[in-house]
Amino acid sequence: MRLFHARGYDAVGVAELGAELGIKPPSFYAAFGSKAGLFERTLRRYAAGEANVFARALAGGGDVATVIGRTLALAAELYPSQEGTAGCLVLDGARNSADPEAQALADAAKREGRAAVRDFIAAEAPDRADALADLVVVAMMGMSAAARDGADRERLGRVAAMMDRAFRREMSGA
Amino acid sequence: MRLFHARGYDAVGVAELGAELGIKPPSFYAAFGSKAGLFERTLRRYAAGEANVFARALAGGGDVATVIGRTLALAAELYPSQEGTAGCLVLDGARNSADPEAQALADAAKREGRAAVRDFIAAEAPDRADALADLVVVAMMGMSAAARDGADRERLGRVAAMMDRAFRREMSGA
DNA sequence: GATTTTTTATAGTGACTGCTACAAAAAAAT
DNA sequence: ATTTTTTTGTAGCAGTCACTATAAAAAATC
Repeated sequence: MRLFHARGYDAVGVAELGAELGIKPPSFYAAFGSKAGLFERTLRRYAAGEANVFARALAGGGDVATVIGRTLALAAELYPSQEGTAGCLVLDGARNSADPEAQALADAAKREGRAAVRDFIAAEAPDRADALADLVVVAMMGMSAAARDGADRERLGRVAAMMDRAFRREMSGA
Repeated sequence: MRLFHARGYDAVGVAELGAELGIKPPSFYAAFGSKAGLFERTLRRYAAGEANVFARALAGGGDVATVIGRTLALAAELYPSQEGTAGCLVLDGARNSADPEAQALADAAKREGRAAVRDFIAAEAPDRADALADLVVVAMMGMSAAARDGADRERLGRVAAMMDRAFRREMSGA
């Protein structure tokens, strides 16, 4: 997970993954079936853990604006580089990958995440849920990309706060 | 340019680039020196043309908020997929690349673009130029990523309008 | 028209890619 | 303790990567 997250799907080889896991290629394929098979498991583990900032924000309770604001703040905390990994594995792990399978897996995970946000927003703003979800997703993708380009916690936190205010404004009025 | 833009730096081979240009490898290397050499020229040409949405918005005149709003609107028009290319070549062309040279070239182009936006904003809001530039850059990166994931002009346009309102709000007050 | 210079195509460099055949070693079952 | 099954390491599969040595063709010069 650390390797995929740090360098992206294509840039990490099976030999290196095996070396990190302490196994040789045949054991790797016996365990995971393929490189994409490990990536699928990696994405699942990633989305089931603390990296799922929306799920964590949701657990804190509150109305839609509160949860979304918390989601953005958590992303700003999580995304900056830590031990080489930066940004969101789901959003950027298979970006520019030449492997259609890896792209499809990441795409499915992204759709799942966006659907969760959209459905949650729909409870309070059913007719604007799609547009508001797009705002959140674009903000998260932008923050993930910025983190991968070196943005630190301070800068991302400021952006997250501005995005939070933007969301509240769009949510409440206009 | 089209190939790099559509699939990213690493996913395009020199052989394919040569085939598209109608030349064979030796001529390719005589002309560009290396794959990264062509990428550098590609980035320059890209940033010098209509893809530089900030330069185009700037040419239209107006105050900071007007120009930034126009920049975002132009990005929403340009980024959706056209003949396989989507998003911004500078922002996403070398994302997850394993080639340090390609990364450095794209990084330099990104820094240049951000500096132009930052300096322009600084004329009206010198003490908040960095934070506001981050907001714009994150919005652009997010829109580019969303476009690469299939977002169309309508969805990106809505996001651009919301980002524009967010920028005006942050610019003018509080 | 002969010679020199430039450009190009053929072919292949070593190093990598994801993945696997085979056989040796370890574990489990009889 | 012997046999069977599972797991593992060695080695290498065909393919692709960016890149280049060599030699033939084309262009330019004299």
